[in-house]
Amino acid sequence: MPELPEVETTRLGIAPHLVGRKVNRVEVRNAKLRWPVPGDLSSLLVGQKLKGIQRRGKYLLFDFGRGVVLWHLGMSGSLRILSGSGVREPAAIHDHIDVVFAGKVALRYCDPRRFGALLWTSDPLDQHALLSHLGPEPLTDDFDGDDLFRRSRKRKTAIKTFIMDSKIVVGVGNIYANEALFAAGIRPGKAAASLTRAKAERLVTEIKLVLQRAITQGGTTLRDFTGGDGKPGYFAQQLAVYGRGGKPCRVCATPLTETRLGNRSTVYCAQCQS
DNA sequence: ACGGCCTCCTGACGGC
DNA sequence: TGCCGTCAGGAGGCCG
Repeated sequence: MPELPEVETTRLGIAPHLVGRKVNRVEVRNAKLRWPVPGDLSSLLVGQKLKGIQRRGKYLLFDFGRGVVLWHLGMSGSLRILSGSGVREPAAIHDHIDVVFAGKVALRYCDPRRFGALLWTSDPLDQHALLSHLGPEPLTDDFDGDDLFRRSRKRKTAIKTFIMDSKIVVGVGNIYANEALFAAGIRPGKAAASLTRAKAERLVTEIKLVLQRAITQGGTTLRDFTGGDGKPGYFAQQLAVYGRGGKPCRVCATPLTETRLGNRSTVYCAQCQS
């Protein structure tokens, strides 16, 4: 489900309800996620105060001082707030984890496909195996055209696959890769190494723009994404190419081409992108 | 080091 | 109605 804008929307939606509160109770109904949920999660968290929630790529980082919960939503995961009497709402079939805080507030995790993960670490985050190799955050100055241009030299892989590689830049998933390439006028299948410096600059600009716009709109809701407060995202109606194969290009009306790249659905305009 | 492919899992949908 | 194949917003891991 979530790419960077949806994860960021989730973070912004849940943090005000949770930060500063102590954990009262943890309920893990199904520990079988991508990796097993730590068996001692309850003893690690109960009584601890949540100091803040940060994000690195698509990982949410819950800072409890003595350690950090790394929470990844995978393909179909979502987090939402239960409050007041809602804390007693019965868990649905795919509601695998509740973290119940003081003050009648709970965080509930739903993940039908269970590709998500919840891990605990008390080591420095930049040394964690899942985080240490990650590329720059796309919305910071660490990610710029010069960086993308240099790193794409001699890379034969398709530019779309390249920008979806978390070692190159984090947070760009299939929706926003398609959208950014359309906005930059670049065909998804072009070799990364064939980008000119100017096109690399343009692509970086468009990646930043599309992600920022999507965050402003509360993310993209395709089926059931909500931002932690139950509200859907409104970016889906602004998608130019993703999910629009065969439909007319919004710029030139040419029917959009749909193909597969790296086994991921890929849509582009043969007229506008070269 | 790189590129391509597989895998984990459930659910929705289209075709027969 | 049901069965089967395909596809879905991720990304680590393996193989050549």
